[in-house]
Amino acid sequence: MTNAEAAPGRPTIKDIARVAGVSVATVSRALRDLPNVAPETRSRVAEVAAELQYEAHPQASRLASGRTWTIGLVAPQFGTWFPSRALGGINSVFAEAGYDLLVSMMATPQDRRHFLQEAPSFCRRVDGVVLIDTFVSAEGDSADAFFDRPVVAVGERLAGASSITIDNRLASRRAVEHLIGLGHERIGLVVGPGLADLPTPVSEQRRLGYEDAMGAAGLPVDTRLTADGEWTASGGGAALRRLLDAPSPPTAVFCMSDEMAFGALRAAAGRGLAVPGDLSVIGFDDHDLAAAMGLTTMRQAVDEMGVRAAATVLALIDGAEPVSNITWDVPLMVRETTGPAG
Amino acid sequence: MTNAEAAPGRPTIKDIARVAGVSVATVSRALRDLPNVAPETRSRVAEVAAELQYEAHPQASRLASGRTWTIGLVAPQFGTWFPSRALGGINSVFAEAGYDLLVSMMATPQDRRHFLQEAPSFCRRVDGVVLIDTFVSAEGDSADAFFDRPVVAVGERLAGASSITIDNRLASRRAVEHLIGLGHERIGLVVGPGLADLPTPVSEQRRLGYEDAMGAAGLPVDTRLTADGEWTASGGGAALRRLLDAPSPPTAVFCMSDEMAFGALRAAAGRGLAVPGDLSVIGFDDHDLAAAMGLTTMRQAVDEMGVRAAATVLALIDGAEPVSNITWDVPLMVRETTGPAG
DNA sequence: TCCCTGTCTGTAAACGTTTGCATCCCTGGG
DNA sequence: CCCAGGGATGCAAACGTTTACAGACAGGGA
Repeated sequence: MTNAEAAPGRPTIKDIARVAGVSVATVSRALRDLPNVAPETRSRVAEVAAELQYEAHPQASRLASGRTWTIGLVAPQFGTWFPSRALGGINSVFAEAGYDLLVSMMATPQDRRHFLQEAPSFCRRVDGVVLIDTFVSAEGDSADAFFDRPVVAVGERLAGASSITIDNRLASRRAVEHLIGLGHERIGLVVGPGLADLPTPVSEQRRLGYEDAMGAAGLPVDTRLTADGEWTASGGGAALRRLLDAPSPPTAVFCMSDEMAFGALRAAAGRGLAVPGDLSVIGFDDHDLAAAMGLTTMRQAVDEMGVRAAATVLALIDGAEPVSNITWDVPLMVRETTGPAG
Repeated sequence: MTNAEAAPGRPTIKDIARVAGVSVATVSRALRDLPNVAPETRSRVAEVAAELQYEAHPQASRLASGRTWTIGLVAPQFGTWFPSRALGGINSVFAEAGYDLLVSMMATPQDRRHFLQEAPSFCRRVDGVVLIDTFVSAEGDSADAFFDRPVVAVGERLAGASSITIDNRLASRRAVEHLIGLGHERIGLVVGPGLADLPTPVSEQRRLGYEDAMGAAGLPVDTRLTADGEWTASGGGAALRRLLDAPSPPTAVFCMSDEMAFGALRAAAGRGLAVPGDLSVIGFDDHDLAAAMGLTTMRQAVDEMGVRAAATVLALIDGAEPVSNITWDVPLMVRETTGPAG
């Protein structure tokens, strides 16, 4: 009954060893292309393994080697455009490199607390971590406080980790400068609020960029030209309507996200305003639908950033690379929703 | 040197056993709430474990028990709305149940071939699989041919697996009936093509639904009222323009996806048509932006379906449930892009 | 008194790899 | 002819759990 012949389950390394007439150690070395295996031995082992359709038991090999061949991906939520878009790019890189991808979401503040607490345990299941828009840095610590694995953060700078970020302030300034260059002087700002549960400085930075541009052009910053769009399309629409109802409404608006811009576009149409004839609108992100909607926007190349993040964490794991900070370019995509003032 | 006191790494079950003064077997049983552990022993073990911050080594426990506490999630690509939206719902269920989520993408035909080939190997790393819109059934086989784990398929029916699907044909019929009910007779159809690399019957089914409705109302099916929108917003826009250029253009269009409908909406505005005054538009999906855009559409409750799929695969793993097929409801969401003909 | 049953605990054998170390053999240099 | 060195291989000990099995002990019924 203990006869190996009798068990028709998946073959183990022992089966390969027996059939190939070598020891399990040799099989292990041969299959992993380690040195000190005679060429003919190697090929014989490979042959047998192929014939029996052998594949190493993942858990066993992970236990013995300590390598999990898995990367952890953490994001606040995947329903939204940004992280799920990044996921696409990231996944392809890891698949290519033979890594599995373990995803973890921290949608609510509880999730967030829970994850941060469980981070050490999470680390044991992965060889490296990529953080998307998680703002762990806001906890006041360096990456080492939470992770004992290589980490790369997308969207924030985090001590002890590599990062891929954009310069939100500068990009926003460029957006507003585009409007100013078209002759606009009363420029509205549709903001996304700083979220209570997610300590991101993004909103603040983008506002500063707006003020930078206005200030540099000698234009006044009128707080009555700012409205909260709640990071959503419907919120953006409502925000624009409020701005339009003001005593002297803007001739152009900068929306901190494309989604809000979409809402604004619809609200403008609802008010019978021509875009860009009566009102110019510029967004931020280059959302999937932005091109089709003709929306002028600042392109945040999420998929490219994701790919780069994936490659970086791989390099970190191989110990090939020191921690680095990359600032990704945010080009202006001029389309059809911005035009000359007046 | 072999002194356990000297190693400050993470504690193992042996450490707990030593400190608590019991055997490792007892520790293992106590921590997993197995029966036959004396209450005071159990609490002492729990105490020690908490104090030393012990957590079982995942790989070791997986090797020994065979349970991976991981669910595999497969989708054609995560950049798009449907699967990434589903991911949100799915993730929360699994997180709650203590499962990790391993994602795998099959974006290209090669990915697809590769995945199907590697499926047995994939299975060894997970306790269950949820398939989103992967159309494995098109390979002509049952789930057992690829997976030896519980499987639930979202968006397709698959022999040997549970499934959560919608009735594409019926839902499309309802969409068109809504237009007919408003008095429309020339109703355009913006289709998404059947993809060469992804053998989905979705497009076909939705077309049949359109024809069902037209036929039942005694309206002719005019192939000149059908245009290909390529499942994208810009494609949808182009498609609508082609329909509008026809000799006798439609007064309403049914778009097989909201994204195409968004493009159509913009194209209509570009032509100076009022919606729904001059043209009614109905979509399919209830995309995130649909509500904000006021788009009338058929709601495909992706997140709910994802949650249900997750719960189902969990039940399957626990052996509590037989394979089942659920057809999810697709309610009509009447908003502002459809109105009376004329 | 004896046996049986049931609860609690420990011993040790899996689980299927990887890897440090020893061994063997062969080759080339002195 | 001897010895050093290095390549190829095998042995066996990890890796850190789970779990089958056996033993100890207590209590209850005959």
